[in-house]
Amino acid sequence: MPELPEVETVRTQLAPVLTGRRFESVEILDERLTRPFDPGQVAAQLEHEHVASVDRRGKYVVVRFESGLVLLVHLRMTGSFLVAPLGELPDDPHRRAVVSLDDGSVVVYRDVRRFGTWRLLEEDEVGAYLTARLGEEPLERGFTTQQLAKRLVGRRAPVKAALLDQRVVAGLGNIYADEALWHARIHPLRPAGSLDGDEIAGVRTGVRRALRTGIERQGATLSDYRTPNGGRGSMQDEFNVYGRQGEPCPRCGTPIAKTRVAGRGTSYCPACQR
DNA sequence: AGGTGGACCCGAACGC
DNA sequence: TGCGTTCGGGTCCACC
Repeated sequence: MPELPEVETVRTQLAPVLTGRRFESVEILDERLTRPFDPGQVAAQLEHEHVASVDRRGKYVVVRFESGLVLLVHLRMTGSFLVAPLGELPDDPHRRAVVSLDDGSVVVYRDVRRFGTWRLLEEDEVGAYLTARLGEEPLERGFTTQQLAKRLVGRRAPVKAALLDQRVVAGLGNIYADEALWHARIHPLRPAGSLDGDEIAGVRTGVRRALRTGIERQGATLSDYRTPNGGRGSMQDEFNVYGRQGEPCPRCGTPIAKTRVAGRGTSYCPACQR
């Protein structure tokens, strides 16, 4: 499941391939990808566009074109980009879009579960679209303890649920939320509004630490996920709690517990995280 | 208004 | 073996 570190890895690998290039032809093979907009129309709008930059905001890949058009790609659960090798593309039932560039290279988008989305916006719509959905970027200066405290105050939902709310902090998913709370030694079921200043500072630090480690490792590779360059991340080898139920906590040796928070599988150390 | 749970998908894992 | 069932996960939306 691509979260911020996985999306950042995609951005890093895609940027040098796309930046400065022109989209020569675009095929969209799944009408869900651009819903409710017509895939043929979106593909036609993308053709001949010059890529100005490839950015990231939260879990969105943001492709900006010279014309001012902006393509927001959300990979959801199983979306992935692949810089295709030269020659014929192999059969792939999960291929959802193909972009051919003016230098002859080809970028393929695939998505097994078809949750991912491509949303094409005008320049002046992007800010509002993203701020309606996303809070602070956790690795930037604006993500302060004070700012996070403001977002959590009065909330009775479990702190884990709050961290998964993209308007509280942008880019965390199930894996990094669990890892961040483990770093902070906070129980995932603690009501978000019950955390004191020190605890919120700890959550902030834990979030940043988990995400930075994830980016360094080029994200986690679960099942057959691949980065655009065909590589795999190694963050899965660094998990402290996620997917490790029954195994010893790396900090205290207590077996990692698993429960359900806000409908999601949640791993934590029952001894360190009170 | 904030919180919760279902829908959307489909492959993998599981149960019989 | 083969089949049916359950699970999971990000976001949106309906409902409480």
